[in-house]
Amino acid sequence: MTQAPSGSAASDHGRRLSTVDGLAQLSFLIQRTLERRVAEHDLSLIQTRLLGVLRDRQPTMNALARLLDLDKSSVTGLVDRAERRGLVVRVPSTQDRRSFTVSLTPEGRSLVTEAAAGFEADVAAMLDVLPLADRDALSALISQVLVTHAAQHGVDLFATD
Amino acid sequence: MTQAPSGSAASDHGRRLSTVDGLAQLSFLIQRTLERRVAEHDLSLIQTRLLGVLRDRQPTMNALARLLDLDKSSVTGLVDRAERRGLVVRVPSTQDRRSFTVSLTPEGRSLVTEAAAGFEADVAAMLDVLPLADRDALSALISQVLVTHAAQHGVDLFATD
DNA sequence: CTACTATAGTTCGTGACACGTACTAAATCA
DNA sequence: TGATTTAGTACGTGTCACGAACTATAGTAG
Repeated sequence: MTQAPSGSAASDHGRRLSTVDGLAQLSFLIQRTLERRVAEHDLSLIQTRLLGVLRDRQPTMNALARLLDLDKSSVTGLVDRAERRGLVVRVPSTQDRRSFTVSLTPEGRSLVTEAAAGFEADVAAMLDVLPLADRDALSALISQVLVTHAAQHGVDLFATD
Repeated sequence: MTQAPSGSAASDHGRRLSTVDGLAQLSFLIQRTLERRVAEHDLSLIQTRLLGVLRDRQPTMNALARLLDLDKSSVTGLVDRAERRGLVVRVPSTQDRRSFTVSLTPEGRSLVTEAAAGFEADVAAMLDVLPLADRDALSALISQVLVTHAAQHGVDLFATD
């Protein structure tokens, strides 16, 4: 299963992977697809995650660290590099003089929007092999897994702080 | 969609993600799950991929670079560090005096086996929310996507060199 | 067979990235 | 008010990925 990225299973058309193997392989495939797509815009995966998070919120550095599950000092570096590229700005917080909120610049926003569109097209192409009904079924199953996992882990889905 | 890791959608039970969003979120969740699990064994994702590839083959360094889609010099570093930890060994090739094959040590093999078992349990737990029939359906759909993608990209699934 | 070209793997330099520690200024608590 | 906690940064360190340069080896062409 952790050999998944190298294509070690599914040797026959119609041959079925174990569910865990399949999920692992699919996740590596999706990640790789995303990685390649965003690399065209000189973005790494973590930078992409940063820009993605900032699409609909302006968190403090501290909140960013929590959202991205990174150490504070790592976020400093990440935001520094994005700021250097003109993709984000730090705005002094109105609530705490020690604190900054982080926002996308128009350039950052258009960059992530463009990359996202490309990635969506990539994945949609991958799913073209499935009939519409199967795509819907896949979507429903995945949503169920994700929703349950989020609920079990107390994820606050709309935190903006 | 690239904000997926932060849990930006699926605000209601029963609410459905778009397929692309769901896939992206699921892939990040699986990756994160794997990353955490292997970190318990002081392994990074890329080291895990290396050990995973070596479970059933002994490639040359060059072949490793191709399998892992990395630059030659990156593979040198990766194998150096794994060798330093006693997880792999370089064996002079019998076919080319410039070349080495790379093999797992018993320690490396047991480490990756243990990590894999943990990860499988993690994912299986995640899928417990689905009835058995739905798990089978998910597995079938994923397999179809993967098999088709592999076929379209000329993946040689069992290369050993 | 010889000269030329290509290649395996390594070294080196560089930048990105993640962590932990230490620090200062600001905020909070007792 | 003094003590404690916290936001964010600087710094050191290790991992990781890339590209350029290099040497010894292999392959090719004449």
